[in-house]
Amino acid sequence: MSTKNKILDAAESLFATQGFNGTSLREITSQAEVNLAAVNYHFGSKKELIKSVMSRYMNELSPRLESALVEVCKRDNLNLLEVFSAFIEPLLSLNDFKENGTSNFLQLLGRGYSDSQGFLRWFLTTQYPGVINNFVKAVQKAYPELTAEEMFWRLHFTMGTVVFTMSSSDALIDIAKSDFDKTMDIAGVIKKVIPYVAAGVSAPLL
Amino acid sequence: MSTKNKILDAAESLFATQGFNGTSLREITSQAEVNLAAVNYHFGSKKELIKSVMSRYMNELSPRLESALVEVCKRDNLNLLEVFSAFIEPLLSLNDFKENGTSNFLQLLGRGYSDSQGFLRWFLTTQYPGVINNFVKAVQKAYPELTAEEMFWRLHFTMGTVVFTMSSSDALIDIAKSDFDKTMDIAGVIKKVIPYVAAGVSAPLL
DNA sequence: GCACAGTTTAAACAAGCGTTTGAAATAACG
DNA sequence: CGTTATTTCAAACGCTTGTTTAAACTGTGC
Repeated sequence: MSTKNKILDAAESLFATQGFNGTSLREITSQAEVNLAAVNYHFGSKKELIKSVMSRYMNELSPRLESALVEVCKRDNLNLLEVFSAFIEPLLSLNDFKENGTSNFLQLLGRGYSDSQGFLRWFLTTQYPGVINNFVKAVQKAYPELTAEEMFWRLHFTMGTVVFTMSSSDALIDIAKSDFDKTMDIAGVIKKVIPYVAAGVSAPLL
Repeated sequence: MSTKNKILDAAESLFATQGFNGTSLREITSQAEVNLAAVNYHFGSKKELIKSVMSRYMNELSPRLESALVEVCKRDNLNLLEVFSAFIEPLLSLNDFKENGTSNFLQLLGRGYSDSQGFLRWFLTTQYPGVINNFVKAVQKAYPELTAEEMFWRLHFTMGTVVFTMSSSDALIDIAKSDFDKTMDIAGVIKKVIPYVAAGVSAPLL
């Protein structure tokens, strides 16, 4: 395993559980068992390391997500639950790509939107606009009465729901176990949140 | 204006816009025009300062919120849109309590859930359980078929929606202005998010 | 075997952080 | 006024952070 990949793996799991600002380069290089200076040698800076960790997942996920959305868009009588359900399989496929891939990626996404004053938000929306465009197209077909402005708001609410849920999913899974004796994993959380956001976006216009 | 209040005011606005970890005591005392050591003299530590900033709002808000929820609970044929709408007036009343009070408080709440590994979450849920209990009671009356477990998940999704939306509300308001030429304020955002979360929690059980 | 590029290493750097100190300034009170 | 008690202040402390340095090591091609 190359030094570069050792760093990426260690950074990924630490970033997911502690956030970007909450994880120091010394923690990362120590867990990766490489020298501290290796991060700046191979990636240039911490910011570039964060981008690299995210890109590794986005390059894997975004084509699958795009084709799943294109596919669902072909259906007749499309509803929003079907649109949002299109995310499930591509997301869960990240578990084949890497252990805990789905969970790690979604948590990273959550961190990216709360930590570091939103530079990751800019990075993702400018680097991977295809996913967003296809998603908007599908929502439009499933709910044509929704104005562009209302869709803007509701998609951001949805982003918030998912991102917040995933960045605190460990705590939520623990509570579900202790309070309701239900053993949950990240796939279970996704299946719980999909009907919620679908209903939210489907809400009648006032 | 006392030194203590100068610090609280400066800390409040800086925490709201930059987060807790993203704001240093030197920034706070510089904006408050007091000495750096004043924070530790008056509050003991940064952590205690954070608690004080939040308590100032919670002590103002929680009784209003509780009585609004008790009031709405008395209605017949209660639906979830009514339950969530009960939050609007108490939240907006924070603008009388302090300039930008509503916006600041909701953003602080958002920060509290993402920053600082959730110690604020613990603080709020243990210090102000009355609000949560009354809220759960109202939701239960409006949607009796909802199991305790499903309610747990959906209320956390709702928390995520609100918290994320509010911590990024400045950016969202800017986008709404530039993309749709709609001038928004925090009250407008609240009125957009209420139907969304009401529909989400109202989603049919699978 | 030598030279050269690529990589790893220990050490230091400069800057920022929250907190503590002890003396100076101010306020309160008999 | 004089004597406490409270509050302010500049300075420093100890620690952590991301980044840089320059020397040592590794491997590949000539």
